[in-house]
Amino acid sequence: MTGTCLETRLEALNFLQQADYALLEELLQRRETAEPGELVVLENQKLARTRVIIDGWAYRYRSLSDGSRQILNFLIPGDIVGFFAIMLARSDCGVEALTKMEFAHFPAAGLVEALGTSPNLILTLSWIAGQSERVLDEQITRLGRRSAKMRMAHLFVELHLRLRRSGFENDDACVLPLTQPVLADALGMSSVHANRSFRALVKDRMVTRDEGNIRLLDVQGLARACDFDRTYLDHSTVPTATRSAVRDKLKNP
Amino acid sequence: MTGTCLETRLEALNFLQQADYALLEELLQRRETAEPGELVVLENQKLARTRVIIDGWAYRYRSLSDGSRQILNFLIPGDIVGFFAIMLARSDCGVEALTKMEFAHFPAAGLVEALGTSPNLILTLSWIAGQSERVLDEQITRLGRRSAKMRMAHLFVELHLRLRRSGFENDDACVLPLTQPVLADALGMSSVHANRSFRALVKDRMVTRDEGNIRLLDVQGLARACDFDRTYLDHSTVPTATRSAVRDKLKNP
DNA sequence: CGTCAGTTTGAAAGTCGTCAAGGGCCGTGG
DNA sequence: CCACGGCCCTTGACGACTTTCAAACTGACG
Repeated sequence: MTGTCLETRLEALNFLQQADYALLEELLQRRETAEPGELVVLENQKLARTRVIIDGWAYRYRSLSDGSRQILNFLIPGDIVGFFAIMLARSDCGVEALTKMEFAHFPAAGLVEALGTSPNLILTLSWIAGQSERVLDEQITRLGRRSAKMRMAHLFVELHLRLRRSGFENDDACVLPLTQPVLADALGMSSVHANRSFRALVKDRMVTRDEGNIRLLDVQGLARACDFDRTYLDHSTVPTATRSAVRDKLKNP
Repeated sequence: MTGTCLETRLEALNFLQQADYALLEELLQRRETAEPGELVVLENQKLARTRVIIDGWAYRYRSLSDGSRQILNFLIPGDIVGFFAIMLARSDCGVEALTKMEFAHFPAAGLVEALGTSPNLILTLSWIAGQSERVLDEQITRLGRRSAKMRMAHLFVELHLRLRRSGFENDDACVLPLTQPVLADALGMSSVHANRSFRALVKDRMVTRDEGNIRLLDVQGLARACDFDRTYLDHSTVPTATRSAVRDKLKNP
């Protein structure tokens, strides 16, 4: 029962064997926690390791020289941070905890080891990494081609669906621990304008504030309002070509 | 002498052995070409394979339901497209050739095979994949936190440095086969505004038009104008932890 | 009870998109 | 050879969207 959310995602793929899960569990043994606002990874930090979010929210961000910053993406339970970090000498973006959180971490050696032991596991983790690249693609599209209000609605729907993908039930997947300044930094707008956009969504009865969180009241409506196309989040099967290549490989190692 | 640009990048890492390069060469044997404007990968295409750009430019893009589109990033010689594609059932972004181009491609089986044969190679290719994720991060930052003129200057500098990283000499790295509508779709602005921003840079004697291409006249000046921080493009060493993990692994397989 | 971070709103200013129109270049077809 | 269409480049005017500045309100916390 380690990293339940990550397992939830992996099980949806229906690709791993029992042994792979055992290996994964071993990789995820070393745990750490962080408090809200804590910097989990510093910008320009030397140390390179991979982390898996067990519980809580964080975000990756990059600071600019003028003092502003851009939030690149949000990290929720089941997400992997810095899967490639083992090959990069230093991180050039920071990770900050948004809530109290728990995460697992393992050093480069663990991954290199796993590379030989379980190609399956590596393939699957890179599947997860591929999913998060899609999320980056969509963040680019949001910032480049949508109005402020639609950007916000779109982000809300994405987070809701990602939470459900990680195993959160409908209602839990409607509570987002985000403040308006954080939304502003993620959506590329001023915090004043984030407020105006948010107010507009409140007026439409799509969302509401709830004890310092944002609660989604009408996900369907939000999705309609921003013309949400969820295909970029739906990747729950492995192409048969890959599946058979792996099967052949396992037979004749 | 296959995929020279990719090799140029890999050699900078100083990590691969002779055998790895041989395996890479084998992977890159199957070649294909494309004409300007040709769709190399269709959106929602089923087929999943990995491609390596040998020569020419392309871009990844996503279409929106309102008919507009967002260019996610540009692909230049030495770049890898869809490294994770083998684990995703379908592509949800398209790839269009910008110039005449040549690329290598290999199916899932090739990668799965290589996974067992040369962990080194896989690590290194994922290093490349990590580099392109940084480029996505920076695209997000450009779109979210920079003005139109600075976005354009910043993209120009990035492309220049990436070209040099792929082995292009100073002068060749200053010619970009981009039209203003393409720039507009990449930088999240209207093509009218792309023109105005471009004109402003021309007036500053930073760039000029040259036979349908854009020529950079003063890369230093562009970098200064947009406060370019190149650390996100500089990752030419492997952390010692990873290096020693791999060495140990090779000793005791 | 004061501080601090987040929220909210108005007004003024700036950036950027849309609409409209004209110019140049090039390949196709008459 | 020339006319035509298509694509890109260019510019002005107007309006929409967004930022900035300023000010006030709220709730959590020490």
